[in-house]
Amino acid sequence: MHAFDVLGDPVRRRILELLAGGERTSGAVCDVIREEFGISQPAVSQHLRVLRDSGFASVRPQGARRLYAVRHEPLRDVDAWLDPFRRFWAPHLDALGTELARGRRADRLRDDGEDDYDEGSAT
Amino acid sequence: MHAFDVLGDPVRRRILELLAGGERTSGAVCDVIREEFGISQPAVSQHLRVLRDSGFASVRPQGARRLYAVRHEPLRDVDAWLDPFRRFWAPHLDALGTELARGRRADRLRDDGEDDYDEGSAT
DNA sequence: GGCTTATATAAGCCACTACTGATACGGTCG
DNA sequence: CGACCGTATCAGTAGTGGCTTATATAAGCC
Repeated sequence: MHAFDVLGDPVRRRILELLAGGERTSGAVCDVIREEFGISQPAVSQHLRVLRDSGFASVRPQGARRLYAVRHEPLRDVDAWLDPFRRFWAPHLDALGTELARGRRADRLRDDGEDDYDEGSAT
Repeated sequence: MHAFDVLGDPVRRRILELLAGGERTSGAVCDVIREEFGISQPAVSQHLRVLRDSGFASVRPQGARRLYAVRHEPLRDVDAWLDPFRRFWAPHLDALGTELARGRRADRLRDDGEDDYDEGSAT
């Protein structure tokens, strides 16, 4: 399942948000999700499985419980996919921070018009 | 349709990548997509419609053709959603660029409220 | 050991989404 | 005007994903 498909589900996004706050047990996640979305425990468990399988979450047993945590790699992939678009809304940032982190790829960018990008060569 | 659902489809992601290179006509997009994915013209048109409806693309008629272009707002929403996770892989950046941008953005919002995307303050 | 808790899996159902072929509709050109 | 291009829409269909209920497995506790 592609990263964007995984994030396509609101329950999974919410779970990731929860995990962003730190490790949580399956049960703890389940409580919140059941409350907010009104779905069953197996449903949550299935979402956790998807997150595991797609690399968005890691698990660590603690007695009978399972501690889930965020894994950043797939999220970074998503972030990377956004990169070519980011210049549309943050040209100055491009020159400042993001640019720094990713290596400059945007020499050809003009920053005198955010709306005005280069006409694709028609080939 | 939620932004992440829109991006969940590989064809739509590809179309956005194409449009990131500059405006293209429906036909031009169609040619590439048909070649790469082997789907029909109506299928591409339907994807373009989804992109339109969800705000990811804008259209501009030019004679009998339709010129499509990327609209950045929904992509920025996605970017914003990623923010709380970004610290996992770019802590220094957080302090340097992204954080700065968020701060400034929030600042501008407070200042002249030009934007209306979810600031995340709701929790 | 036997009951309870914590979590995962299995099977079946339903809704949704993306596709195709057919068709409509406006613009262009001879 | 009429034929044709470029694009969008419609109707129908197949596949997929997420949900539920029922059940399995493992750990904790008396």
